[in-house]
Amino acid sequence: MEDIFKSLNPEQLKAVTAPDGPILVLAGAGSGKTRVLTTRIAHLIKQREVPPWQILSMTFTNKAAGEMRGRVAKLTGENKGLWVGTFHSIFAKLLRMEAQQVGLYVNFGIYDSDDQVRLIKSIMETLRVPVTQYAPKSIASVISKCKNGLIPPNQFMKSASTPFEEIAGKIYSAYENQLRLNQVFDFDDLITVPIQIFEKYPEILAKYQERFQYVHVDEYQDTNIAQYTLVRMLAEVHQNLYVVGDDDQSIYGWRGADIRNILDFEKDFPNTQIFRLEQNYRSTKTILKAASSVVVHNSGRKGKTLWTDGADGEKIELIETMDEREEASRIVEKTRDEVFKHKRTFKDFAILYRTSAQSRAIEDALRRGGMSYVIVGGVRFYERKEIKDALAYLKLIANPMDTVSLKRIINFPARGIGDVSLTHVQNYAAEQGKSIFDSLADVKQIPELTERAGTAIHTFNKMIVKYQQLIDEISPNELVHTLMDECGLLHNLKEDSTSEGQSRLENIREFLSAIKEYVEESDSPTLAGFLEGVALVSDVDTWNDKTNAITLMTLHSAKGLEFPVIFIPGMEENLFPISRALESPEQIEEERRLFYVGLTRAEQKVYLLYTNRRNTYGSESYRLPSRFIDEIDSSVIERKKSRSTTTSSSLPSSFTRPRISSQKIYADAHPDYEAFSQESTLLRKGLMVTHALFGRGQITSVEGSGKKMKVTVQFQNGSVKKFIAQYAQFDIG
DNA sequence: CGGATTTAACTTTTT
DNA sequence: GTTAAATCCG
Repeated sequence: MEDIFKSLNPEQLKAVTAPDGPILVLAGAGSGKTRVLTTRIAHLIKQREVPPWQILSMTFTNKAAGEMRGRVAKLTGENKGLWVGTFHSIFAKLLRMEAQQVGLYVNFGIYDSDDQVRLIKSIMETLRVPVTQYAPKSIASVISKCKNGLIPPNQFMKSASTPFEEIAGKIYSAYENQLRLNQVFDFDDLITVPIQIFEKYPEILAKYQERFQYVHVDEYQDTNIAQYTLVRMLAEVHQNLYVVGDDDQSIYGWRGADIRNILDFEKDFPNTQIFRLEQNYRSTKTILKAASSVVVHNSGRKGKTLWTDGADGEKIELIETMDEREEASRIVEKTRDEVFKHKRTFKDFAILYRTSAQSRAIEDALRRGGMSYVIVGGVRFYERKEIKDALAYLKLIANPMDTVSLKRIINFPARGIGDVSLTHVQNYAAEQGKSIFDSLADVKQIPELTERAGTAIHTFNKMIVKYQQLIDEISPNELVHTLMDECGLLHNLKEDSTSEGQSRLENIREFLSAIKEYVEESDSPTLAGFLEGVALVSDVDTWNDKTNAITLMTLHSAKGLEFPVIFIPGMEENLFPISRALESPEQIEEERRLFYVGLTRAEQKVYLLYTNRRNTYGSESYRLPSRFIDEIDSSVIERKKSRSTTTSSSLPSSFTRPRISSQKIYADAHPDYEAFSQESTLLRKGLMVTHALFGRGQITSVEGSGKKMKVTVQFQNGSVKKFIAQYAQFDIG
């Protein structure tokens, strides 16, 4: 166990040891925010002798929660009963504990955004609203905004002023009914339903108010009205609410986060003690100056000035390029420079972009350069089609009322139950007031069904019922393995010999091992437990900083992380700030805060890149540099002219020039071998080369020539690798 | 009904 | 340039 106050600065110490009551810690980027929060909790347990089970601490990501749990445990040792988790997981747990008492279904399922949209679509069908008229997605976002703002369907319908809002209100109302009938909650429900329960059953609220005498919230600037309400309810009696946040890092307004929660904290909680953490331990003076010169353009800030004892550091480098391919290869080139000049390794770098679509060009360049990278985000594992299919089987077995899952898989893989047959069953279900699943058992009562469809439905029903009975008999692991086999999903993918099919099969296998892992690690593994875990994980949660690879992710997922070197490509108007944010000054300010978050991820060096021309799905567009670039204090930014700046090594400049390497790739599409074949002759047996990933080595053999030329290299670390000369990138020497 | 082929829609960010 | 939905054909 460590001395819990070890190396805290005076402000941090004051914040940690503050007396009871509402406390707001305004903590700038890199100022030791998580440290203060974890030390505070340890202080309560060790020095104020608060029992751990009276302490609740909420974060927004599982990763942050895990980190906090680990750090507190390190400081306190045993701390049984301490509740640390994401808002969603904590209240999902609470709902499971209280569901029965308030007449809700205990084994409720959780709908993610994809399930949500499917449900909305099917509601639109029954309401005869064409999906071409209003996008189900935009309806979903309206509904989510309502829920986050605690506006129930009837209230929303009353205030509806446009045809769109009227329809959305009707759908919202039907959507809520359907969720209850399906015995599921969506993400927003995990926050709003506990509020409803607390309002309706004061004795339940009182129980938790008594239990959680100390409530903590991390990243408080990201809370929405619903989360705020819930936190306020819990902390109302004891007033021991400890929140940590940074208004300059509020980047989730689009998800309902209300920046007023942090700006008005003092008003909402009288006698609030405020602490400001302004000493930054992460970045250079230069980076902090750049970040603060950007964010001062925002109005309505709490106002804070970050400072550091650290070095001035290098200037921010601004790089202009021709197109996104050059942009990507400049990143590769700069990475290589950094590796050589500053002895960095791949895990020191992160490339942060505004939209996931930007990753493609960069990935291509990194692969070409032989640099290992990991992507965080994009299509999340549990959102892949094949995984969602597999999950739908499990969800249906765990909860037969889940019609969205039922519809998803009743005919996948194809088993002869088409739209027509399903509609007959649905009509029957509606007439009888039964659920769709229960109606499956009544095929004989539905005369419209053909014999073939009837048999198929019967078989399907029997299979699901069988597994429902097996739930408590065999382990989830065993159940899923047999099920995947029997339902035909595995078979279906094994037949598919395309590379896409193979990768889907791989994903299913990974999914199976995830279940196995869950069963092995959990004390009391259940199917419902597994499904809940799956619904509430994000990608950043699984990112690990031990792998030696360059990290690629969106600026949003980067919050809370830090890297020695940061690249931010796509510094262009309409991309960053993104075009849709141009509508209102508030949204521009949020984009600016996002830029601030990006800059402050860096410890030592920031590269900003923009391009004059960019391909966005198909067509080309010409671009202007982002307004944010001009907002950076000119004393800390260095504009590098395109090209001519390459000074990476003493070898013929053509060899590392990215332009050449993109031409090489072009060579595939538009044969023009001259350029590279000349270069490739530079590679010969006995030559010493350096590869960004494998280090120094000697070429031991050269086979073929031109496009097909291959070289074998014996590296000093002992490994021997063979490269296609065209794609490999070496420095000579 | 199922599978194959064509078409359209898409890109903001996520628990 | 990808993926889901719509359409067509056997």
